[in-house]
Amino acid sequence: MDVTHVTSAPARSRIQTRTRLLDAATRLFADRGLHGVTSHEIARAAGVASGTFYLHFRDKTDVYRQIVFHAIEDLVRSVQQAVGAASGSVARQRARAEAIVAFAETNRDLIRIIFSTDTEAASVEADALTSLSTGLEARFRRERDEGAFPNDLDPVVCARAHVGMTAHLIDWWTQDPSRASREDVIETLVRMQFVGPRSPDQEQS
Amino acid sequence: MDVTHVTSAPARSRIQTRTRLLDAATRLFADRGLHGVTSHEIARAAGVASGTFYLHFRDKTDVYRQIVFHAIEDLVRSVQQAVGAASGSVARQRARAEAIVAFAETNRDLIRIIFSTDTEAASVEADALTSLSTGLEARFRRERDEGAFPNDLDPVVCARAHVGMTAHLIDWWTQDPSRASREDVIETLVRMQFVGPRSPDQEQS
Amino acid sequence: MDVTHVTSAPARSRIQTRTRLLDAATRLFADRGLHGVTSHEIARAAGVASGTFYLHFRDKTDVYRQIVFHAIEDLVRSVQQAVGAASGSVARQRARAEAIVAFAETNRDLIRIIFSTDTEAASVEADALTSLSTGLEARFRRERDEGAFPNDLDPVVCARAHVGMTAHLIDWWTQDPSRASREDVIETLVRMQFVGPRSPDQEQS
Amino acid sequence: MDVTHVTSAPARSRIQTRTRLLDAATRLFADRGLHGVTSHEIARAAGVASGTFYLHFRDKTDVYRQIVFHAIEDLVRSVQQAVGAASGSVARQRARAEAIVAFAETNRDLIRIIFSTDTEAASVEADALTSLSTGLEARFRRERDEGAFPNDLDPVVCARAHVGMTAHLIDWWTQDPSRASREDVIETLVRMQFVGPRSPDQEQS
DNA sequence: CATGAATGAGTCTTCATTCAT
DNA sequence: GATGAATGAAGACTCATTCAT
Repeated sequence: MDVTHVTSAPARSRIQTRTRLLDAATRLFADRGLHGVTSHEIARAAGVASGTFYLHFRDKTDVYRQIVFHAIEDLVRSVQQAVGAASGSVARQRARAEAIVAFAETNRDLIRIIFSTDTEAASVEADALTSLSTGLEARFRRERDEGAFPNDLDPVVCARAHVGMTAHLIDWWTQDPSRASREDVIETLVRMQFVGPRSPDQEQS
Repeated sequence: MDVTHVTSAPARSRIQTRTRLLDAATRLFADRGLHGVTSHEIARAAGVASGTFYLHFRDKTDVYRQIVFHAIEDLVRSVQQAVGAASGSVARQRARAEAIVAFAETNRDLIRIIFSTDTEAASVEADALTSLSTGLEARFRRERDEGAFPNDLDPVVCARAHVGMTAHLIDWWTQDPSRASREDVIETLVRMQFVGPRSPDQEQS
Repeated sequence: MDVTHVTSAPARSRIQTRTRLLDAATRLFADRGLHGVTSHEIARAAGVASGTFYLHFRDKTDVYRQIVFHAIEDLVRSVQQAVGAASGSVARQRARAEAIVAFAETNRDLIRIIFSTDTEAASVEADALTSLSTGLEARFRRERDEGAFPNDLDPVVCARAHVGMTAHLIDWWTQDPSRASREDVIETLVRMQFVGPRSPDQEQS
Repeated sequence: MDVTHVTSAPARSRIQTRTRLLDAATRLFADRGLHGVTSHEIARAAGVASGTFYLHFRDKTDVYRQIVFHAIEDLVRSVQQAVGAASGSVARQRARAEAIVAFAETNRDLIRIIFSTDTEAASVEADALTSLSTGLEARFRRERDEGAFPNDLDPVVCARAHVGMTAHLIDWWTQDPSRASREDVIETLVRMQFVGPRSPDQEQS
């Protein structure tokens, strides 16, 4: 009488149901954010009953958190693989940018979820950006030891700045990829750098 | 209509009430975001009845929008004044960073509201970051014409990247200023730059 | 700063203000009914402050009641004058119908207020129709004594039926006078009658 | 999807809840009109939680509309059955009146809801009286063709007049059946007719 | 495991009415 | 008398979550 199911769910395995819920949630969160989506909507979009949602997740924030953490793991792994295959500082820098952009292209929904800082989802996402930031910080320290990073700058602060830049740029571009070519995005990511103590003015004069 | 007073007594009280509401809203939004705050709470915090809120604002989003736009105006004005008083590209760059940091120090609440990208407040804040981005873009074009900016980079993309960096760094620092010294923040803002076509690697080798 | 007045009210007499309020209320009630109108709207439409309303009327129902009673008095007076000037039962019957229709034409707003039975305004309007009904009942008794009305019918019930018919027909017609010609309305009012004990069927066979 | 039961247990309970809500709403609307009743009250009277109301109806007007349409259907059906069983114009006229009165006796609440013209419920009830009026109009046309109805009267106007009369009389009587005997009500409904071009005066003189 | 009807606390918003100026 | 800002009690409606089947 009330056919709300996208697909009926007669004998689906627990894990399948869970996956369907995660997929539906990802799509919806990307479009409308944590608050803009109700648990009913997620269940309906996944083709299961409202109650089923709570058989798989503690609450709405729980799915959200899981999606975010999962996405970050994927992103980090992609980047690491790309970077590992490159040799030379410049090549690695470019490989990193390429990997991020490629990830954004294949996972628009995840990108939007990871990088849109919903205040109330902040408890979740602050962690997201923080974890990315922590990894970056380690890299900056390493580079500084190798002389490839200005040693009078604070790696923690620089990591935050860099993560903020990347997050916002990728988010902005993902919302509408026609805003800029993927090459321009990559080039910008690569070329924004922390310059040494000698100011560019002096160099250029 | 009322010759003796430029502003009548009720009108004065109206403005006072409005101000109290704006102040209370600013404080609350900064702490808990658009969704985390109810119109009742704002009214209570302002010391007025719930209904009074709707005498001054159409709805919650209305106050939010007004606060954001006002804050951005203030921030832009502060930065422009600071930059206007400086001469030389490097000095201006530093003045700019100083002004932003100083603004963040005096207006913690506003900073948090401007720079936290709440998904549903996006319609409001997208504009916020967009408007800042547009101004920055113009500057990059100007600098490019003067040879102070790489001419193979897209000013639009760079502006987005730069705004994202600044917003996130300032937001992160404002949340807990003990996380880094103000000097480190300024120095990072100044030293993160778009390097020329010659990569730093090549320069340093 | 907030020019809500249709006209400013510097030195208007008490009675003028009251009249403006009544006029505004009549117009608004006719359009949107007792519930569809707020006391603020009435005040604004009358060009006075919200508080002023309560200087002239106890509450919203009070104005409503006064308008209704006033209107009924007017209507009854009009009809009586018209009837008084006619001689002969048929002529009086027609004069009555003419007067009602004429009143509806000149006082659309009042008609709609008098004859639309808002359930919550029922306490007020039940009285309205009751008072009209009482007058009609007296007439029917008189006519019965003169042999012009079936003496096996209850004047009370007939009065109710007749008032209901008139009210609904006039209300319906007033809402859109193009629905029927005024002559058809009058003719119908005149020709709907309580027939004698001999049924029309018998007469016509 | 569920082979063993035609209606599953939850579906059965859903219908029960819906019925309870409709019953409660009918009772309350009859007493206090659309505006006089809150959705909370309906829910409480039905013995369910406030939110449950919105699981079954879009809003308050929705229940109201459903009740009205349902009631009209019932009324029309009752009258048609009664009329169908009678032969002869007079007998049918009387059967009609009897059926209406009988319906009013068994469905006091429905009668009050159908026939009380709440201004804001007008959108709903205008339709109600209009639909009744349309049916009556068809009958008048038929009678006119058979010579049983004055051919110089407009069936549309007469239908409105007749519906108004019936509605108001039945409503008035239903509110307090001791106001008149059912026989008097029926007799009045039967005897109020549209007389031919020859005026009664002339006939009686 | 899944279902989906039911729950009820929580929010927004309106508006009749008051009262200090 | 008039003003209009303020009041606060309602009321409509939503939605995360539970639980009997």
